[in-house]
Amino acid sequence: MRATILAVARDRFRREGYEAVTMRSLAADAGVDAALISYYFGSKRGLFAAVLELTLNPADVLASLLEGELESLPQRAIRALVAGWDRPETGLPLLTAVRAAAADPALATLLRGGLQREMVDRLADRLGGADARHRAGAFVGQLGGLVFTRYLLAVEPLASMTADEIVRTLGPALRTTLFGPVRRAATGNDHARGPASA
Amino acid sequence: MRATILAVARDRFRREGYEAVTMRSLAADAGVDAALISYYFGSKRGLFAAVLELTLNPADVLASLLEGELESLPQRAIRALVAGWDRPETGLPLLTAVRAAAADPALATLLRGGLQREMVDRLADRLGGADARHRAGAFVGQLGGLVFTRYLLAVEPLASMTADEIVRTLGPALRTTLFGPVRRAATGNDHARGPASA
DNA sequence: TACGGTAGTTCAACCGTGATGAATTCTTCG
DNA sequence: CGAAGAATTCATCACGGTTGAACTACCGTA
Repeated sequence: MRATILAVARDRFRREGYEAVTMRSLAADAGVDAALISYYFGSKRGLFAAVLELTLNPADVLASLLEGELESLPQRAIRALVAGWDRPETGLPLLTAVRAAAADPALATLLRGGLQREMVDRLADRLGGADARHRAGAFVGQLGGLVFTRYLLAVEPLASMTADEIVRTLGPALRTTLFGPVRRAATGNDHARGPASA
Repeated sequence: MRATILAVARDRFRREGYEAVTMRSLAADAGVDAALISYYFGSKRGLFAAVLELTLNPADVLASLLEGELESLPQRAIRALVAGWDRPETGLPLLTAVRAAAADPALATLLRGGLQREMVDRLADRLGGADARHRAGAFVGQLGGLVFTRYLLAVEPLASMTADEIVRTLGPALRTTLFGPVRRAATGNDHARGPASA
């Protein structure tokens, strides 16, 4: 039954968010008494955390991003992020996760740890140099800003810009964060315009 | 009594957050029956919204930022933001506001509207040019990222960087967002290093 | 085969939450 | 004074997560 509860919970959490899903209704959905959830997961939050650990494993996406050439990381990162968050199947769970983390310090700690370990530290290693960690932090912070304003708050115009437009407006800034304001040796696509468009 | 309730609520919300403050305890604090809160504000959320409107008026800060010269806006914006959010008296209420907005769509709408009207639109006007609105959106998004990662999640290293360090690492990126990757005509402090430091 | 223990599962109840509607007091003004 | 209406309280509701006791099912062992 444990697995059933977990599966049902995953589905409903991602669809309806944390607060909207009640333990009783969840139990009913899984054909089980509500107390059983507490028995297995300790609390509603425990259940949610279990669902998170099950769902939240985009570490491999990150890895593949860092394997590519550093010069194009900004565009690739933006594209991957937007792709992941725009698709409801993957975006909704991420969104509810972040929402919950914003409200619950314990979950925030979980998310924070993940971000530091899987993103900041790795990127800093890859970057190297004196203030690598600072630059990596700023990079992650800027991507976090995208999540925050575009997906969590849906502030215009960011909320309805296309991936290309975001790459065009935010890409250069990310590049500056990684490599500094000075243009590197010309690489040929210095302007990093997205694929053909007006 | 309305004013008393509002005052007590403001204090406790900023200190303990939205969920932790219960209507009964709040009523007791204000020397009033809990039902009176509903009578005046309709609901707990209504009360919170009232508190928000009372508290959240940093529109003037924004205005003064936009009045200064555009070239130095990035540094000044970062400094103002960090100053406001680092001081507990002003930072805590902002934080609980954002937290609540992350959880509650209605409050998110409120915040979103404010950000668009008071920040994006104004900045876009000041910037001018073809994609002014896009650049303004990205600018606000990057500042939002600072709020999100440094204050909401407290991701390192951003969480413990000094204002100077943030200006150094994030400033150039913001400048790129506003003016593009090409350096403008030399202004004398091209590197925008913060005040004397290592 | 009977026994005992342990994991799985349900049941009933607890307590705290926000909300509501009727009942009461307090003001105010004709 | 005496209504009218606002302000305030009281009692109560429905619903949330959680808990402890009870019941069941299984599995190894004497």
